[in-house]
Amino acid sequence: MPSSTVENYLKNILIVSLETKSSVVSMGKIAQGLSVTPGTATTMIKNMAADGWISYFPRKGVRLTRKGRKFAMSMLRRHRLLETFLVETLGLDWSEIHVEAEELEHAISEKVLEKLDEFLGRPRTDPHGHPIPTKGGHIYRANSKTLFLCKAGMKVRIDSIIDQESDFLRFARSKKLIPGNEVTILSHEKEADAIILQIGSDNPFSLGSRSSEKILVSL
Amino acid sequence: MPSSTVENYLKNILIVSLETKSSVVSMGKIAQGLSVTPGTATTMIKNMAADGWISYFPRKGVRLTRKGRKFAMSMLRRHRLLETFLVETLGLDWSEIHVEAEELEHAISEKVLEKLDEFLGRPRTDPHGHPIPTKGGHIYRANSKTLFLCKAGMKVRIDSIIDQESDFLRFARSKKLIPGNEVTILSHEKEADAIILQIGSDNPFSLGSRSSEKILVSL
DNA sequence: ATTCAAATTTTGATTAGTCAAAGTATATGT
DNA sequence: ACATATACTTTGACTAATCAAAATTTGAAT
Ligand SMILES: [Mn+2]
Ligand SMILES: [Mn+2]
Ligand SMILES: [Mn+2]
Ligand SMILES: [Mn+2]
Repeated sequence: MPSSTVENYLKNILIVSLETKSSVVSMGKIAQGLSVTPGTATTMIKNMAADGWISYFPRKGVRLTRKGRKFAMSMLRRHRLLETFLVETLGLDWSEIHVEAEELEHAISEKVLEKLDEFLGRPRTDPHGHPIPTKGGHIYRANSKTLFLCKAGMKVRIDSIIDQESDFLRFARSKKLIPGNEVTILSHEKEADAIILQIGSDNPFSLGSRSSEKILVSL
Repeated sequence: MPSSTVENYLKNILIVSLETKSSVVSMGKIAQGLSVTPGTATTMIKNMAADGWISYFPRKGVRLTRKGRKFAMSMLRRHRLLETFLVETLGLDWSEIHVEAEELEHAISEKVLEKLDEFLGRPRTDPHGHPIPTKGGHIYRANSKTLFLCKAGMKVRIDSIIDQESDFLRFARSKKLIPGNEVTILSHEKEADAIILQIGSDNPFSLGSRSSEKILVSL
């Protein structure tokens, strides 16, 4: 069994490769994602390659092996089921659950996880709108686009929030930028680096590119 | 914040000092309880003393400081609330929860624990009958005696099961040796090293000293 | 008082994970 | 083709936790 450090590396590599839609993940992304120095990442990666979790292509990056991908999927499943539990059952706010799940994911066994999944009624997405991998390691891939790509006049549905920062999540909630809600794009001037949007009959408001790239939508 | 290793040492020292009713715990007990070599225990203990968790009396033993006792109580609280959750909410068997809680106790935050306590309705004992310390660090101390000390003819109520071994817990359940149940001692011959007892109108059965010392009763 | 066994401590070594800083490779621009 | 900035790797050092084996202390028994 991998240490919780290895578990974090695996999950992070999987998330980056899902986000970027490329199976090879660079050392820089890994070091950044895990908040370690590049040298630390290189060392860890070499050990993980020796243990068969990943293929290591020096100076190119890293790819999950089948075994690595399977395990990483199970970590993602744990993380997202735990987040769902923390919100649905215990009533925590969606801005505080990420850090909690980041620890609990290493301590919960498959046995307990299965009971939890059953208790929660086999949810398919977590509170941020992210798909929860199945026990078999499958993940549903929505073809969402970032909100920043939407043109004026479009009406779209929010799929998920990428950013896990508490501050951004609290802001998003206050503006009703929540998975499931419908958004109308009132204007989008490329040069202004901002879009103006409206939810229901609420007051319209604007979002810069940085923020609007953190929100995935479809339709 | 202490590492999870230190958390385990603190909790173990507290449990032993509650069980033996003596505030000083020997090195041997610590090493044994944590399944490490005596040398390892000595090294850890010296570091923990330097950090103010315990007072270390070389070749005598160790006593929790106020800070150490407070923290150890919070660990015991976490452990027992988690065990309760695993049985009450998720429906695991009482023979499998100890190992699970042993990991989860290090990953759950005070914030989540408080929500969990509320969700469970502030239980006062865990599934093995052990008292759950309050948030303030108080613990209810039953004046239970071990079942082996009971004389023939006595009728007592089971308070708790000390042993956390799966095999023993499954056996105990199968014999209805469960906290709350009433037991009648049919005979107790000291020399035979066994007592014969009966629960309700079930078939009587016998228990040796080893087993009957694992069960605490009162009344 | 002497001896001995048990408990405890000390010593030297190992592993996982980390950083800082120095060294190396590579893509890009001229 | 050359220079250089950027990304990456290597090296040397450190900490926490552990073990095996040797050394020490202590309480009891003779
Ligand atoms: Mn994590
Ligand atoms: Mn999430
Ligand atoms: Mn533990
Ligand atoms: Mn218990």
